[in-house]
Amino acid sequence: MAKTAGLTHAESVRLSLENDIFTGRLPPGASLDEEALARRFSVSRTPVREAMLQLIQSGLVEKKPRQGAIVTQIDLSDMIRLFEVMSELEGICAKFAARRMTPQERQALRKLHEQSVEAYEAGNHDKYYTLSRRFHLMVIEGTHNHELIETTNRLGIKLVPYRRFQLGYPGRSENNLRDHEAIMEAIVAGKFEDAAELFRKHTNVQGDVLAEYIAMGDREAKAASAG
Amino acid sequence: MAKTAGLTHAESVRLSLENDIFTGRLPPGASLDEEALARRFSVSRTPVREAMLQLIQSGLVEKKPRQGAIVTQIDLSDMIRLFEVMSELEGICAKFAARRMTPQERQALRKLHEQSVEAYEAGNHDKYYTLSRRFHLMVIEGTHNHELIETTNRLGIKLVPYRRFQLGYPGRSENNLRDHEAIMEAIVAGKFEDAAELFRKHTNVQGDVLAEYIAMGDREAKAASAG
DNA sequence: GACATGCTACATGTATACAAAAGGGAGGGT
DNA sequence: ACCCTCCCTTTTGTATACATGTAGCATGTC
Repeated sequence: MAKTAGLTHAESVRLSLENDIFTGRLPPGASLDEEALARRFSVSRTPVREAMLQLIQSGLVEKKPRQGAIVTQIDLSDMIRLFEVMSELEGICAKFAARRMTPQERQALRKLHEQSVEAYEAGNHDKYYTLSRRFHLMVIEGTHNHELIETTNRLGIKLVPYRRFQLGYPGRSENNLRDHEAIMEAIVAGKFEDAAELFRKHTNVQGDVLAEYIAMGDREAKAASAG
Repeated sequence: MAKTAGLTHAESVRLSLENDIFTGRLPPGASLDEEALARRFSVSRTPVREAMLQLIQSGLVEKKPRQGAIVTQIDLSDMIRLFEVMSELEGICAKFAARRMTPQERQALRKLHEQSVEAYEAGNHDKYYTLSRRFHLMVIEGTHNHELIETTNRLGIKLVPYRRFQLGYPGRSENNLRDHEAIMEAIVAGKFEDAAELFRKHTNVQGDVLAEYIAMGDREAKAASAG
């Protein structure tokens, strides 16, 4: 909640809201009232409005015609489509990363992977999760293509509010780790075609896991509204 | 220039500016002053500001720290990177389109292509260009994946201000037409792998043409600043 | 003459007040 | 009893006035 390190009010409001959405403090579907937010942050509607506009453009928030805005809800078919694109994009990223990463970057990727193995073996799930995410980011940035990085991340942030539900799926971590290992080796070795295909499939599976979760939620929602 | 068909001022300002940028009336590098724009559209700074924010997020406009904003300039390396991503994305689009287009959509794609052949043979370059662009859009939308469509188009609009320079390159249209023909046949036949590869290469070549143009401009700019 | 310091002017960001459109409810009419 | 209309309320968008910080310039001092 603490902010203002040379940021404008609009920026700090946006960052704060983004954070609330990412952490689930503002869950999908939560409504956002301009005035309420203005009060909460002790600013006027102007910077709140500006922040909301940006959140809307980023896709994290949707504007409902006459009832304020709400945190974007992703249903099953949206989720499937999102991962359809995401897996292709990350595949492409892996391809370029395998071609372009500097030797230092390749080494760093290996190191990062080794750290996640350690975290996994130590049973430190939170740390493992964090490192695993960072692995993806490192590959994305390894493309050395700003447009690709931005495009991929823009999609990625839409998924953040949902990612935490990936945790705790039994057996996921093992498979995840194996995937990363293979991807890392392919990238380090410069086998760009392998890297692309491995990463694409890897992200696809991740998507399936999340889709399963969402499908579960959808069923529950349907049951609730039917009851 | 006149609008307001139920649009807010912010929206019509944004649309107007977008249009000016697309058509080259506001060329890359042109500076945009909030107050001047407010006067031009007879509105206050507030909606102009809102419009600018959106243009900045879309990447069409860049904010220069203390000298207003300018229409984004794309240099050679940016252009290369943009097309690197664009060709991959359009390749993916072709893949999904080849799998998912309805029979009606496939037929429409063939028809569209035939129309561009006609326009080409009639020597109607403007029409040919328009139809050729529409061909791309039809493939993109044929994916039936909103996220992919949006992602691809978001990149695409950054290129719009530059596309008109593709015109008038001798021999481009023939090759272009041949490419489209092959892509169309692959998509209609559902040969998704072929479609993907053909479209990817096609867009890559388009990028090379544009990159050549930009490189030319860069050289001139360098010569001018050196002289 | 050069550097530092303060002033000016502008760009940027913010607050507040105002206007307009849209929905819902209440009251009246059929 | 039901519907229609009008008004009121709430939300959204806009204008305007104000605050703030920075850059460039000028002025003064060393």
